[in-house]
Amino acid sequence: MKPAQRDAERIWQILVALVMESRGDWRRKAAEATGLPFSRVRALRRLKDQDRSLRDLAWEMGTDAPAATVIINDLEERGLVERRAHPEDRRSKLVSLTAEGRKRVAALRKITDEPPPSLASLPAEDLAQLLRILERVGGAG
Amino acid sequence: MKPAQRDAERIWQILVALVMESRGDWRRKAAEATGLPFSRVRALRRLKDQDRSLRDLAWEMGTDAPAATVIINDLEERGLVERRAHPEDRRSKLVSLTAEGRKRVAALRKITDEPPPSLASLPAEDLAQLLRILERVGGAG
DNA sequence: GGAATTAGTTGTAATCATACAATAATTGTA
DNA sequence: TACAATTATTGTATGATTACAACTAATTCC
Repeated sequence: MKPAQRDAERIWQILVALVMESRGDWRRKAAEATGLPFSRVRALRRLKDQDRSLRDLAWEMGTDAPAATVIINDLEERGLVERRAHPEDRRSKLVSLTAEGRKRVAALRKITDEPPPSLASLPAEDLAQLLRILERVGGAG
Repeated sequence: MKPAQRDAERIWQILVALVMESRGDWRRKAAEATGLPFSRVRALRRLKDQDRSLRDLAWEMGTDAPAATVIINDLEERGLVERRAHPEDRRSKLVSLTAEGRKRVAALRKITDEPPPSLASLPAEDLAQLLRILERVGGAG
C-alpha cells in the first residue's frame, strides 16, 4: 500500500471518529434546512459538481438502482433535478440539478454547528492550512 | 470574530458534511459489526464512558423519551445494558453497559471504512499535511 | 440474427426511525 | 393538601430506508 493511501485511511478514521463523537445531529439539520429527507440531500449533493447516471448515483450512495429511481423520481417531482438522455447510451439517463436544486444545496451552507474544542483550539496556521486543503475536497459547498 | 475561529467553523462545516454524507457505509458497517440497528449503536456509544438516565440519553440523541424507552428495552432484552434506580430520584432510571455491551462497543473499532474519493485523491503532500495536523486533534484511537 | 448483459422502472415487503397522545409514579411548590 | 411539572412507559401512526423480484428497452457479443 502506498503511503498516501495509508495517510488517507488514517485521516478518514480520525475524521469519522471526530464527527461521530460530536453531538450535533447534522442529518436532522440538513433535512430541516432543505425540507427534504436525508437520502434526497445526499443525492443532491452528489449532483452539485457533475451530472451523473442513475447507475453511478446508486453505486456512489451504496444502494441499488431501484432506490436511485425512487429518489430521483421524488427530486424530479419537486423540480430539483432533471433527467435527460445520455448522449452515447440511450439506455442510460443523466441527472442534473435545476436552478432550484442548486438553491437547496446552497442552503446546506447555512447550517450552524459548533466545531469541537479539539479542533477549534488548533493554532491559526494549522487551521488556515486545513481550510486550504479541505476546500479542495469539496465538502459543504 | 477572529479569522481563526471563522476558519474553524468553516472547516467543521466541511468535515461534518463530508463525513455525514459518506456515512451511509459506516452506518451499515457499524450495524453489521455489532448485529444491532444503528439507533442502538448510537445509544451504546453514549453509555461507554458514563451511565445516563433515559431522559439524558433521549436529549443527547435528539429524540424523545418514548424512543429512548424502546431502544433501552431492546438493548436490555439483548443483555447489553442494565437499568437501575436513580439514587436521588425514584422517577428516574440509570442505564449502564453490561460486560457484553462493552464488547459490542469495542467491535466498532474494527470497522474499516474507505475514505471517499474526493479525499483519497488529494496530492500526497496535502494528505501528509492533513494527517500531521489532524493527529494533534486526536480522534480515532 | 439470437443470446446474454446492462440501465432503468415498477411494485412489494420488511425493517427502522420518528413523532405524538395518554397514563402512572414521583417530585417540587403554592 | 392540592396542583403543576418531571420521568418513564405503553400504544399508535407515519415516514424513511433498504432489499428483492419482475419487467421493458437498449446495447454488446458471438
